[in-house]
Amino acid sequence: MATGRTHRPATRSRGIPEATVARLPLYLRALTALSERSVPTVSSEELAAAAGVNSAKLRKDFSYLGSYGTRGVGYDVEYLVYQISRELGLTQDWPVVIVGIGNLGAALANYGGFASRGFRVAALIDADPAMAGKPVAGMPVQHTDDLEKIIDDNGVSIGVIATPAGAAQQVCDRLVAAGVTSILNFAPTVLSVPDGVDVRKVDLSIELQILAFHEQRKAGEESAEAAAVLPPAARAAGEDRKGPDGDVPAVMPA
Amino acid sequence: MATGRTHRPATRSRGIPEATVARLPLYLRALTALSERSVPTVSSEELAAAAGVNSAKLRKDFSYLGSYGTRGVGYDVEYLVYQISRELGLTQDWPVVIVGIGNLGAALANYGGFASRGFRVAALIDADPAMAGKPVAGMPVQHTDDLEKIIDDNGVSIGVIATPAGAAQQVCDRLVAAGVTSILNFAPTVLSVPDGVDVRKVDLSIELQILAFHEQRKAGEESAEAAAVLPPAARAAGEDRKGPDGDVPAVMPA
DNA sequence: GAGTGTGAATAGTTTCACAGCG
DNA sequence: CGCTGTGAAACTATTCACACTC
Repeated sequence: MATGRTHRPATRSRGIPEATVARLPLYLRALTALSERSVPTVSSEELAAAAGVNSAKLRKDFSYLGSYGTRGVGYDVEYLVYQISRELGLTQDWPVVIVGIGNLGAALANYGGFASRGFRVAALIDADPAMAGKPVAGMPVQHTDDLEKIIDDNGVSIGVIATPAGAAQQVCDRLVAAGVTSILNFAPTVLSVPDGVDVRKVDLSIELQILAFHEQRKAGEESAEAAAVLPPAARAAGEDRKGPDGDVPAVMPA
Repeated sequence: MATGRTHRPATRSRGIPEATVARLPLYLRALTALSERSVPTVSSEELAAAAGVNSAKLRKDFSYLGSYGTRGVGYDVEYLVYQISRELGLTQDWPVVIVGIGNLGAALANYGGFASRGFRVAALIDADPAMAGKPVAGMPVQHTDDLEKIIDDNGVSIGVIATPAGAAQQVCDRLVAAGVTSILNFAPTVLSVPDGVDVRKVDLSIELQILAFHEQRKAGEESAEAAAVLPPAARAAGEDRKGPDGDVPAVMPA
């Protein structure tokens, strides 16, 4: 993913590792919860547990941001919330457009977590003329024709694509041409974008397939005990895995 | 405190690296598209382009599955579709339950990609008695009370959680107790599960925050040119980063 | 004493580049 | 030849373990 090439002077890169960036939101959420309970400080151990990582990783992650803790004590919750928010760019307002107001798009529009931290749904856009003007999540759906104007008027740099797969690339191209440089793609397609534009994807069926892979392994590996516990539907593909290549059951058409 | 072990390091994944597993669904999708166009063979270069990765990575990935290509020619599309499907466990049927039929849960239930490959929505479950019996995506919603029975009757081993954050852990615990060993979590919470249970999460606001991080960097790094192109809303946080620790602007809302 | 911050060790992933097969 | 398959190199990420500070 992240197609964008970010040139870095190589010497003294003040770069935060991507893996760390991906965990900052997790820490932030845990910290916010602590903050709401008025907890003043946390240790790396406690916070790590709340965020579902181990403490060494968390400390290493924080070390990239700076020395924000106190030895022997831990981290000041409010201070860390601020520092991470700032690092993530959440101290500013990010107007976002959602394109494709079907079931999923509407669900996203209604999702509260959106507005929670720095993000604001600036517009809902759909290609269906029948949708135009209809209110979704208290906001009128606008027609795709006005996409460019909407992006421009609202200073949008982040777009969410929730269209059918077939329309995604086209919508993506228009968003990018209109100035959007970050895209969150819910459509099951690979988007191609020019350098400098970031794309992240969320794909239900990919996630399920990854789970299925591991699920299959579980069923296969612990034959005895697992078989007893395993639900009936799992009883099916009972064959040697990883067979030495050679012949294949004639399952393929063609 | 359910300090339970979160996640399993995907330990002995039978040799195939986790990063590779995560890409197999991508290859499979690209291959399926080729298959539908009756393309008989592809080179690693072409397939890689279609899947949005580079060809060296793709070849390396496939090498973990076996030698399924032909030198000088490429890969047989149908054969690869079959091999990857089998590796992912998609040659069998995976009944899935969705718990939490709000906006998102309903959208997921309606999502076609579900049934496409090996997955079948076996039941929709919600805690709201008013929802019980109502049809969503042509299927009656069932009440949480019957969760265990539903899991058992249908031999479900994969559960999707689309409840509010507050209910997620509780639902998770019940799913696991009932025999579910893979969970796809859409609720913005860290779930803790016993060893042997896989959890994958999909989190809109985390993805947006990651995008915001990079977006902020873009705005900051190329000051001159970018500033001209950048939309107005991006004009905001302009301060020194990485200040030597000391004082903090009183920005936090308590 | 408690707990951070971080070099060093380890593990995992991507990329290179080319030998070798069809 | 063309293109796969793969060791080796390069890079990225995680974990260890302990010096250091409060």
